[in-house]
Amino acid sequence: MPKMKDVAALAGVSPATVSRVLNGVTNVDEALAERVRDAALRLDYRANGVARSLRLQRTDVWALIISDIENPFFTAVARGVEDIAQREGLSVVLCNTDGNPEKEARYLDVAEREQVSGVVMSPNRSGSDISRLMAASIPVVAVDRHLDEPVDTVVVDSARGAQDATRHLFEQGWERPACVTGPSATETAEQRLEGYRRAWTDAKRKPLTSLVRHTDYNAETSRSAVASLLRLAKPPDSFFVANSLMALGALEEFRERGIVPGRDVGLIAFDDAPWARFVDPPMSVVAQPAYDIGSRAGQLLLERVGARGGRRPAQTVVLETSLVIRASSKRHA
Amino acid sequence: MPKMKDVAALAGVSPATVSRVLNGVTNVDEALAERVRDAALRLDYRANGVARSLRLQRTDVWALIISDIENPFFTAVARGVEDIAQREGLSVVLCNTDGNPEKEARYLDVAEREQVSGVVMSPNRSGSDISRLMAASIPVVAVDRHLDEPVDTVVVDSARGAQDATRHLFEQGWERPACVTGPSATETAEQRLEGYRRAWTDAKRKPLTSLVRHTDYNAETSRSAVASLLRLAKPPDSFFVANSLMALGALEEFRERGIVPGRDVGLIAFDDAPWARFVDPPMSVVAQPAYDIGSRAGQLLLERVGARGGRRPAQTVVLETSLVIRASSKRHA
DNA sequence: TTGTACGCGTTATCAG
DNA sequence: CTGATAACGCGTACAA
Repeated sequence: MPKMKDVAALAGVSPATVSRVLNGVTNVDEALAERVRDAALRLDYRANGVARSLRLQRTDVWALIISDIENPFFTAVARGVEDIAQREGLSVVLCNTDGNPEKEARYLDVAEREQVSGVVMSPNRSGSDISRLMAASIPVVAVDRHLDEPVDTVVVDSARGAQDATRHLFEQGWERPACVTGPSATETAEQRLEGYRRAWTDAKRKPLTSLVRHTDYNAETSRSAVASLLRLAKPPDSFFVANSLMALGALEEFRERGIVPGRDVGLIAFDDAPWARFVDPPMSVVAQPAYDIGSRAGQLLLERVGARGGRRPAQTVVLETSLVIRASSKRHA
Repeated sequence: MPKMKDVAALAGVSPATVSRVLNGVTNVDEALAERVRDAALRLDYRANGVARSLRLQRTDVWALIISDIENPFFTAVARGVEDIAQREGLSVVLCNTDGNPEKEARYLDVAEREQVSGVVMSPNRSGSDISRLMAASIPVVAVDRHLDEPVDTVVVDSARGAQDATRHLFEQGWERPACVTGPSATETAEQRLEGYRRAWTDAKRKPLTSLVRHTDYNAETSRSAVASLLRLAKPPDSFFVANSLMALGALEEFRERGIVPGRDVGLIAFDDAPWARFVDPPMSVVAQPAYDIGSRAGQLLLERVGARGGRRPAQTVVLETSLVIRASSKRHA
């Protein structure tokens, strides 16, 4: 691999001049510059990013640490972050924690050691420790959930979305909507439950705790919860489910019992997964602006990297969800 | 941020000794070693990965360049690669090209500049150029499709999978299976078409070109293709679709026309997407061992990084698909 | 066994 | 405007 020295030799100039030409910072005599560019081209020279980073004490890389690469919500967030980064000529590397706190810690460690210039992360349930990142003054933006530390954060108004969804079920004429939400420890799960409860109150009814289940954010546990709800003496007639993977579990249980959403029961779930409109009947959802969450996070991170935004107090951006009514929540006569 | 010098000062030793202790390479007096570890702990010292990489001329990072982060097939591949890497203490960074050759070129560039120690990639349709990586002697493993250069490759026997799927349709009693496959330029699309054709020949019938469509690997274009097939004077009675996203398009078109898979038409698709068994009726698929593809690729890469495997000729690993019969392909009386 | 000194490849400072 | 030189933080050959 050719280095700057080689280019300099071929062009008959000093390495310093090569650096100046290639980075286009200072004015260099056009004749020399041309010679340098030509030499670089002929040698097919590429700057060594590692050496550059060491010298500059910074990297053109962001780390994006997400908890589940198989959740379409997070992949959409990733796209949003990526697009902002690309626009600035930055690379973003994706780290998948699988919701595993150890993996998360590992990647946080890597982010520090590799001196990334910024981190966007969706925190795990347990209190993620970003103190080292902060000590290294590497800016962090949280998405989906809050961190304990005061950092920029982008979330959606989950409670509001849940409330809208549940109200919609009531408006359709369903009378006993159940709520299958995430683990009690998670912020989003609690907010979605809270919104569900508010809708009951709005409907002048007292929320029934027997119709609420906490499960993991996956299909299997959700399915069990739905089954247990259906076994109730007075079962629910409709379901608000807190996530698209959980919705898959519900659908499976329904099918097995010959229950048809939009006819026998009502169903609405968080997240507009790609397949939501393709299942039969099409599933009503509370859509999160996942891409926007990512791009807003990217913008906030951008403001922090320069020396300028450093002193601005941390801010939280709250985006709105939107109700997408399809057939699964309708009540047919 | 504390550096090695600081740790050395606190422990009352030289930086060299700190390096030796922390990397556990040479024998160091246990008393000193203890002092060093203690000092490192108290300062919460982390080695600067950038400086380390510059000195060592290598990185503990792999780049995984995939063409579509929203395709469950590739996320599963990613998990496979990750697990192998983790086991070796390596980090893997994910780069999403969106099937965009420019993005791919960018990331290939980044991989070189940042001196990653290995690359796993799913090549784009157009000939991806990894010559620079090879010049820099950074090993590359291709997955899903071949590269022009002779590098280790992990693929599945697509033709065989397609043949199995189509034969299954015939065995169910369907007589005019259509084939909706990917862009003509792509290796996988051609192979799946080839397998489909072989099944016709096996059935002692001449494949009908009128029942074949090439579309992009997404839902929209696939839907149009299915629609056009259904408008035929003699339309197909069943469908073999080359990818899960395309299957979504087919499902949408069917629903709009009131056509029920597994009753009115037969349907089987490549890739066992997470939602495939949850749609109604559950969808029959040709499952690719995506996770295994990733982990095999990781293993091959591992063999290349040491000086040892360098001279072994490139090898191609071909994994088998498996037929998962659910309801969508059945023919009810 | 431990310390000193150099070099990895680049960019910024400072003379010229 | 250009060139020599130092420094980024670490690992290792060499000397002690």
